[in-house]
Amino acid sequence: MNVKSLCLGILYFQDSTGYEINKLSSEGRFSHFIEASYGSIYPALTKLTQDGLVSWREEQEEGKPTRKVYSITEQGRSVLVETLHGHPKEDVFKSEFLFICLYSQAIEASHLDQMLDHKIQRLQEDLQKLSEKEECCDHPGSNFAIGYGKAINQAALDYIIKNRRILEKLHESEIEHIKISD
Amino acid sequence: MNVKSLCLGILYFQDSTGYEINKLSSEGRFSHFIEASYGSIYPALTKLTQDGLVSWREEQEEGKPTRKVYSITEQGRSVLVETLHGHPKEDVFKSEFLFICLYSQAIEASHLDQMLDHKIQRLQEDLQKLSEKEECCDHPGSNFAIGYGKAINQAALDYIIKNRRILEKLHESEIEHIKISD
DNA sequence: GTTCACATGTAACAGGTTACATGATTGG
DNA sequence: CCAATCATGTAACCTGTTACATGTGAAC
Repeated sequence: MNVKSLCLGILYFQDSTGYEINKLSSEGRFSHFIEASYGSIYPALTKLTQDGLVSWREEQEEGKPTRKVYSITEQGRSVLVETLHGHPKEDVFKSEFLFICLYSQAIEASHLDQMLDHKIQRLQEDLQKLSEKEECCDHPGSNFAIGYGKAINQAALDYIIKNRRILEKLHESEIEHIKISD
Repeated sequence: MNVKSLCLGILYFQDSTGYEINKLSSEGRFSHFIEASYGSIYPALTKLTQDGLVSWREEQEEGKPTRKVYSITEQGRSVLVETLHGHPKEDVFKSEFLFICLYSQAIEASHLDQMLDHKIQRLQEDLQKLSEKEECCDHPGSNFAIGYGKAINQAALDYIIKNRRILEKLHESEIEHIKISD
């Protein structure tokens, strides 16, 4: 998923500025499975304009800077729909968290504990945010995606709570061992 | 998570060649939350050698090409352990699949159906592979990571099976609509 | 008067991937 | 003899991030 398709996808739903596209991708209903930053969004919009897939107009609201509001063109819509009909790339899941878990034996118990607590908290926050998004949106596609996000986050949360002892137990036995050798 | 840390992490467990590191990261117990390709692994190993974090020896088995077997050095171990004690970056989840789901209304019903079937199949395969890895490995950290992978994949699978109608229903109503207007 | 939210944009850099180049040995 | 597996490595490319540069108006 490249940034150009993301822009097209957001503009498919509503006219937006680059600034708003960034917000939607980092906080909105796209945020749990996609990301983009200004440095890629603005050049993408320029390119899409050149290719005739989007157009823009200037808008001036008093008390606010001039904004460039982008709209998707008919051509843009058909390009997006075409893209949508291709094979989706495999989902990407990268987790430094799990990488660190592999080495739980090499990490200080307090640090491991802190990391697990932090991860649990983060998952709870994410679940909370997803629930909020769910409430204010009755678009089926979005609700499916939000529900999916909730499902996997909930599963991760439950799993960690249930199984953190797998990692922590190692340290208990180490502590016992130290006690014995003392 | 950069490729250098990944190499260090794999070598922490066992001496390996670049070729084997690739296999472990794309098929082994690291594969469900990390990825790297030759083009990044070999340069990373060169750099790590320069920095004294790994060393290598040549090994010749008859009937096989000469291989460069890398080992982690003491310095490499402490650098890795230090890295492990930092704050892990947020997990990354990118899903072209969910992106496409947002636009289910704009997609042909047969294509959507096929995509969902394919995704279900893929999740089942991944779960199968994770179970196989689980059986041949009794390292707690790895089992925790594998269990985590299974938990979220299972949740995703269950969710799609239960909720695919959210997306597909749209098409049913469209079909009805067409019938009526016919 | 300073911080926050709005707003646009670029340039240097980082971090990777893909494709290429090369070559041995085994098994069907 | 051809495909697959083992094995190493480079170069061109792509894609995106970070940091920078700039500016307005509102709220505190």
